Amino acid sequence: MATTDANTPRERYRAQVRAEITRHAWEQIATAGASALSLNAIAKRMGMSGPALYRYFASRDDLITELVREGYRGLADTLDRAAGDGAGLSGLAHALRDWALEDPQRYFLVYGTPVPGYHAPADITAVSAEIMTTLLDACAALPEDGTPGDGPAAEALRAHLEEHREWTAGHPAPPGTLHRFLILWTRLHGVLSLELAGHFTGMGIDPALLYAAELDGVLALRA
Amino acid sequence: MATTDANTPRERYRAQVRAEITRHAWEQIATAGASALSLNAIAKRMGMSGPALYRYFASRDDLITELVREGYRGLADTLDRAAGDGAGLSGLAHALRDWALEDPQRYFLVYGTPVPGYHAPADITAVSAEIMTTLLDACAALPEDGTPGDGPAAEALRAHLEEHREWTAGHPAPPGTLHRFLILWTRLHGVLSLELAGHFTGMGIDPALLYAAELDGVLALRA
DNA sequence: TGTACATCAGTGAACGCGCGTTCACTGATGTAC
DNA sequence: TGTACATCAGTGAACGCGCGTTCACTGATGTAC
Repeated sequence: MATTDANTPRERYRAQVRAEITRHAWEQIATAGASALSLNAIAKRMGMSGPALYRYFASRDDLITELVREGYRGLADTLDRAAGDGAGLSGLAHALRDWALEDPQRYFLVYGTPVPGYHAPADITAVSAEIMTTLLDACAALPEDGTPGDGPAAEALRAHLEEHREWTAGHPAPPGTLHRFLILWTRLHGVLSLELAGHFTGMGIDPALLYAAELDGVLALRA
Repeated sequence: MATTDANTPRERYRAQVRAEITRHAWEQIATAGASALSLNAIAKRMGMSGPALYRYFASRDDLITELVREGYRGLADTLDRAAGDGAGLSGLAHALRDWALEDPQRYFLVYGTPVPGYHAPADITAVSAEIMTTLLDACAALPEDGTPGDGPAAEALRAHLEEHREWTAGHPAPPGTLHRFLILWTRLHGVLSLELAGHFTGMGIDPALLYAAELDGVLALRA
């Protein structure tokens, strides 16, 4: 009936093989980084010939795009699940950290060094927005709090956010909430990405404590 | 006299060509990312044959390591210069941002996605520590402030820092200063890296304002 | 100042490699009557 | 239930490519007497 009927045995088989390909791709990325990803190497590990993979992905770039999609989708699901558990912002933050530590290269595929000139397709951008929205909603659920931070810079930012409230379609948020969301996101990413890149190991500091302290700081902002 | 006398014409010539090679390498990285760096492509652009570059770099990895070294060294010098200008932490932070925006891929070569299994040679680690020290000293120059942040997480972090004060050899710092340095570093990196990766463009927010607000927040901590 | 020798930058040919990708094909799986 | 046909997964050979890297060499630059 539909052009892609997922219930015919052939389609189920296709989906299985596709999943196995991406599984091997993730393994390869985890051990050698995304730039080392090779279709032939994956095929060899699966006991297939190289060209066979072209039944499942049109090109190497296609496979990488699918991995990026899986990355975003996986994080979005993880956060949605945490939000559903009712653990609040704190639960979301720890789910984020756990997800990142589970596979650092996967995190970097989503939030790491960009490839100049690469533009993610629209459906991936949409999932990215979904992630932001989940975090933003959790911020909105906190007791309303006026403004995080004083001074001219915070003022200017608040004025700016007042004008750009509309970017989350259907989720109008007061500038204070937007601000809180932004500093939550950037601060957690700051600690997390430096931790995953190993920049703390040299100085023997436990990033988990710093992460927790930053999270507490955002939660306690004039609450 | 010395094994490498930089004053003989031949040595000066060598240094020039080496510099020209790295210049072209940076161009290539800026436009296509570090993983696309190719010795042959660089040679072609310089109007030389490929093997000629082996007079100057033992291998491709050697060249990349040199670029990483230049990255760290350049940032260290930039921050030292800013510190010398007496502009304080605020000046350092803006020098950091300007340096990053000047060449995003260069910033990512230093603080971006790590290559699994790669370990920087000791001299690069030393320059990294130099950068941290410059920032730390600027934090120490601020009025002493007790502790940034309350709550159990901040307490735990402070206790942890109390034990790990020694990591900056010769620069003993009270836990409050260390804490301030850490949040300065991670928060600025958080905003900066997401900005450079283009994660703000989709939502039309000006990262410069957020960066300035975060900087102000760190400066104003119980000061 | 001039000649003899050593150093070394750069060339061009060649190596092996693994890559992405195409193509014509075989054989198994599913569909229609 | 059985036969005829269509679909499609996977193979193996082949393509061209650009890569890093080696090697024996030429010719220019510098050094020693």
